[in-house]
Amino acid sequence: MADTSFSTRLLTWWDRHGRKNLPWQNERTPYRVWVAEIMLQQTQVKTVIPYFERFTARFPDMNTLADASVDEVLALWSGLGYYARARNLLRTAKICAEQHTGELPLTPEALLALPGIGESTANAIWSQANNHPAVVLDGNVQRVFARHDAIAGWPGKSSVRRKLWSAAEQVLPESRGADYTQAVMDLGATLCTRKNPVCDQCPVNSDCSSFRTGTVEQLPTPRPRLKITAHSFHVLILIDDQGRVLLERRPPTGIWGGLWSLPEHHNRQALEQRLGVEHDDMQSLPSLRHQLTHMKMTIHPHIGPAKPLATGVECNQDQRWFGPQDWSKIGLPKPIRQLLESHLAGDTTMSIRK
DNA sequence: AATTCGGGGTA
DNA sequence: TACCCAGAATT
Repeated sequence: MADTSFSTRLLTWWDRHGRKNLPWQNERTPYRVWVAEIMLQQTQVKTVIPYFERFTARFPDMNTLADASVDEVLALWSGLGYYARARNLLRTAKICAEQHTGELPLTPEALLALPGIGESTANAIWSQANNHPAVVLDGNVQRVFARHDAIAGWPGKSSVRRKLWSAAEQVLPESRGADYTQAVMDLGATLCTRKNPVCDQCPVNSDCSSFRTGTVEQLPTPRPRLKITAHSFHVLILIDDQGRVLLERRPPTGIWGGLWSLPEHHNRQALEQRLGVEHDDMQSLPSLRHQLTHMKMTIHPHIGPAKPLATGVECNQDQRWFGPQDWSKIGLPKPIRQLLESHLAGDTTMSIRK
């Protein structure tokens, strides 16, 4: 068997052991593959599945999605992270609805031109839609070829990424592009894993350089240490006489871009002054910590009544009152959603206002 | 070419 | 805790 090609051995293995019942596989339409590919960027399959089910149930096709509001799309994305993906998804849907009669354009170049679709994702969609082999280079595939061809260096570096792309390109099959894309990703996800890889079951171990030299566990090279910055800020939970909470829309760039969140500032006094509330009316809640990949934040919440008549707080496009029943309809940052739901589940009027 | 975007899975 | 996950856009 070792004299058959890499792709033949891989496909034979995949036919017997590959994953074939993932939600985006049983009805493998370009639309569903696209939604799945975007959700799966930097996000594990297990995490994505419930989000994918909810999202495609609400938006079963391109035109339905194109007509959605950004708030509803972000609501269904809430908790998944990397919210630019959701905004780009909606942008792409609108482009497809207006310029491509509600369909994804199925060429690599046209896909690459759409927001949120890079080289790897374009090829992943294209290969699965057209069954034409193409290089896909997600984290799984990077690991497979870093080991197979003993390519050292962190794959996040462009020089390393070019080598990996070339290695992947050289072993593409001539046919069965859709299955091959699944197969090479499945190999990385199920056998060629980061820790404890199952090399003795690997269909391509006979030509794997790092397996031969016993360096599988050393590759791929880990990313350089991130310096995790600490951020601390205050948020206000202002409740009006109807039990609604004041939320502000965050700017489209930066963390939690486009989501609704509580009024926030690193300086409590400045925050209270901006919102026009009395310091003594506010009751501090326990601080909560939220850890992200590149920062750890400490949130200091303060809760109290709003004074609609005395404050200059107006309702506008970026600042509105939302009741508990509205929170599921908008995108909220994970810790903010948890904060609201844990302290304000149900009726909020009685426990806060005196 | 390096940095910035979330949140969670896993050992 | 450390590291990574079906990466792309921005700086």
